[in-house]
Amino acid sequence: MIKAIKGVKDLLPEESPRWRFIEDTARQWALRYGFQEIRVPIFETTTLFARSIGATTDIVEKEMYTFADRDGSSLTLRPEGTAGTVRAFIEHNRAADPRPQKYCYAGPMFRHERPQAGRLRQFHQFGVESFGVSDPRADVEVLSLLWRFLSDLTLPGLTLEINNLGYAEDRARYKPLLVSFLKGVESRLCGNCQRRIEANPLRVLDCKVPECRSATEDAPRLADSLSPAARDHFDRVTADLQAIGIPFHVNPRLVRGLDYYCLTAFEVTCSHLGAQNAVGAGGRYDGLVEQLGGTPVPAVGFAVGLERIALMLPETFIVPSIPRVYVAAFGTQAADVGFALLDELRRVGVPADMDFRSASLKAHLRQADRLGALYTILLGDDEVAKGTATVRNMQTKAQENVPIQDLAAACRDRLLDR
RNA sequence: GUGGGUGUAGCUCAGUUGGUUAGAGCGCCGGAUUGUGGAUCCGGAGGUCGCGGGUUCGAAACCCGUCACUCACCCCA
Repeated sequence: MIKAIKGVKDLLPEESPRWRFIEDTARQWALRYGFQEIRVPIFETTTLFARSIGATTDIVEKEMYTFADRDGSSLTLRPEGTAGTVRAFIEHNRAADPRPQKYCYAGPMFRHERPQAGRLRQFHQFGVESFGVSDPRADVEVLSLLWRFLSDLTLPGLTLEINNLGYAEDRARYKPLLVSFLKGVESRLCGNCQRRIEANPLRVLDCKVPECRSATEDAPRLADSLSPAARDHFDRVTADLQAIGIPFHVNPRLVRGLDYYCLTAFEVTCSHLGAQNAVGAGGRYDGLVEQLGGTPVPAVGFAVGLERIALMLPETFIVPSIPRVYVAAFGTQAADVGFALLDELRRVGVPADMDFRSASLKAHLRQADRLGALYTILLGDDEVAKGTATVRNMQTKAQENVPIQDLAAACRDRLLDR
């Protein structure tokens, strides 16, 4: 048996209404905020991701699905959505458009990791990117959209954490201070963090190991190295969040894994989600457009993991789309008449179905019941001879004879009445 | 890449210190009702016990290997 490859999942018809609900809700909220959908390719040239995400990040170093095209050029399945969106923004010179460039997207992303709860090799994200506005209200707008959307889904146990990463120069000033401190306490750090001192010192502050926490208790704080402009930006973000009533915690240890973030960084976590508890995250990335060859354009955005949302979503709203009329045609002539009737029903807009395997009326009715049909049209050779069929209401069991030529219109009218 | 757990019917799972023909519930098909669904009763179909070796008179069970799934580390959405 050929099986799906590791870390990918089939979404069976029973679950797809949940997903449609999540995606529709996300898109509605984004449109309400003035974001418009952009669809970009799921594969790009490898250097795009290496240059945007950061060449030394785990994603780029060991998690990308990279392969050679026929001409030998290196392509990569996108591990996240921002890089492709920024590339499209630059390529189509969207910076020249005076209107706000606010985009949203949804689709599959690919990372070669060991799968576990809430983490797959092909997973799905919904995200937004807001280009061109350095005003802190753009950060707050994005945060607000994220928070309102997740709250609308009534996901339990959500927490929003934010931090100020400052500008690249601020971090460049801070890093040596931190590194020299960490070297002083190196023996108290876990093995991972000892390696992080060189590779990604900021990440040490976000380590979950308690010993690392206490060892870094007195570490120099990034906040103390921030420029006045960076502080002012963050102060206005937090003030505006408070003004519109969005709850948040400032977490000075919060560090994002991607290199391009600056100033505002944030993460929404959920308490009932296992080890992978980040539902969504994002931040400001003012340098990225320029870094990828565009003119300097400030930007801010977020992405949420749809699998993780689906894991948390209460199962209350399920609205499966089911056929409303079942055609139970049995007998030699009636089978042909019924098949034509089925087609006519569909043409006039009536959701209709029939199981061609069923031969007896009993078997047809059983299928009608299973499919949740509101009405079943009973059509045997006797009915065909008389030119009428029996319409059975599956809830009340009331039956009525209707001329076959009037059936499609009659069914349409009945369904519209409801 | 590292570690733990689990692989038995379509699904959820039993299966005793190794012992006859591998079971249950749900689901499925049929009958009771020769043209009327759900409920009930009766009957039936459905299994390479993940795969490959080994031990044994005898293996679903024990041993070795392997694969898959899963949870966790790492990292991240």
